[in-house]
Amino acid sequence: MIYMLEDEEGIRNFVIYALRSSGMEAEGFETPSALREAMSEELPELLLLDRMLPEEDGLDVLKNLRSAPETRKLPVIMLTAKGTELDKVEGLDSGADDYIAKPFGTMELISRIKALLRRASDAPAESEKLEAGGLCVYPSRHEVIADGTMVTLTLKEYDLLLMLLRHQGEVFSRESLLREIWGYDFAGESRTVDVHIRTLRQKLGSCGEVIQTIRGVGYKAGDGAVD
Amino acid sequence: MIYMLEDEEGIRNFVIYALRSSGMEAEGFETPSALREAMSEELPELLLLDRMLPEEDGLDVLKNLRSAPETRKLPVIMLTAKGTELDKVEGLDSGADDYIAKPFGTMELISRIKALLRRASDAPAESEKLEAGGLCVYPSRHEVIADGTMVTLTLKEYDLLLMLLRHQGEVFSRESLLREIWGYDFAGESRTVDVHIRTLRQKLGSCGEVIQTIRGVGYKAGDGAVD
DNA sequence: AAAAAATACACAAAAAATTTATGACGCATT
DNA sequence: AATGCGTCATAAATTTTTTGTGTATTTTTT
Repeated sequence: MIYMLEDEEGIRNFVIYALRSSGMEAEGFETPSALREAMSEELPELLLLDRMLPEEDGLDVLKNLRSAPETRKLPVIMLTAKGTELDKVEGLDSGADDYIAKPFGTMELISRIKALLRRASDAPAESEKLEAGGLCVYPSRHEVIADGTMVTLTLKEYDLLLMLLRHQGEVFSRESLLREIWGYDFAGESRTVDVHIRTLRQKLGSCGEVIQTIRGVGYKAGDGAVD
Repeated sequence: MIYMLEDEEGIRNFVIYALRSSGMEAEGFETPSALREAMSEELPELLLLDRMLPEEDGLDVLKNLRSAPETRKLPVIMLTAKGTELDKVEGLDSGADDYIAKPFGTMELISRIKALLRRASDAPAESEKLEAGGLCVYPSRHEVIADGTMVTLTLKEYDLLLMLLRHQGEVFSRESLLREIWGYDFAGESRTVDVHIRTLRQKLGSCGEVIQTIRGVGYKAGDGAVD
């Protein structure tokens, strides 16, 4: 179970929905007191904590948690507004286990949550490797091999490919890709996705075919025919 | 197995995680009594000991250890707050085998632990030698040869190079480099890394190309081809 | 069923935004 | 005084987004 303390309803709903879609149990709270009440009932495995809250600073909430024995070890990810402390690497002194800058995409959120849960449970880091068609992606190296040759992708191209490959066969609408990768408050056109898909296919050469267009719906990646 | 006695939760988690990531078994303890209890079960190969503890001084803990026959020779690294010159002397005098000033980076921590374990087990110093491109780094000599000529690097430059070369092909974000090399509570800008990368590349001359910039992600070192 | 209209997508190139490299400065240490 | 280090402002490089157009595909109309 994952708890989230965030005063903005939009973001809260977005995150809770994203987490549940990823198969996690999640519950959101608007105020520190609501969170505290819930925590007295059931402790979450991980807490997402907004740094800026109207009444009480997120750091204070965190401090309180750290001073109570039952929540001392609770994994906490702090959500901070971009620009504020983003450039600064906050010390671990403040007690958060990780930080995410707003606005974040689902992809980043999920991967950080998983990373922290993994860390907390003392499991070894998985060195992922994704394959499809003649494609091979090494996340830790940020490298993509297409038909034996290495191709250089920009960040968005890379993220798109990763997203599609991690869910092979699944179709993603442009909107959901925007939310996953660009973040919840991206204001641009959905055609932006098209453009990146195009450059991505181009760079992948013949392997670009693993990315299929589902007309009227979106895109998906897959080795072979499914339907 | 490595034990650590440290009252601050954040630092303890950070260290334990770092050690386990490096393939060592590690366990952290918050209080001297918790440590003692564990030590009565199993003796560690090495102990990381915080100098400043709320209840009992780290030095006293150490003295006790040294006075007991089964822990007399236990390798101990003392963790001391930065700046206090006295700690250095006292720490070594009182029987610590090494000391590390807080805040330390993962790199320094690991290398000192390994050094001490090596010393304690009386094994010969491993003469590591890292190569990539026309580059050659001899950690034991703290020497770097680029294209046949020796170059003099400053500490940060050297650490950066070592870090990257020890994990060739792997991408490091600026944040993780700061944590590894600068220490866990470095509060500066992540751009600082850029600057050192620049001077490093400069000094390496044509070999500087082994350090690649992964736009939007970080840096990595590598010859090129993967496998 | 064929033609026309409407969509949806691909492609290209310019414009905007972001990220990184560079040069210079100040501070601290030696 | 010299060196190492961190920060800043600015320049350079590259990515990202927008925009315009053409083409394929689907839907609607006849």
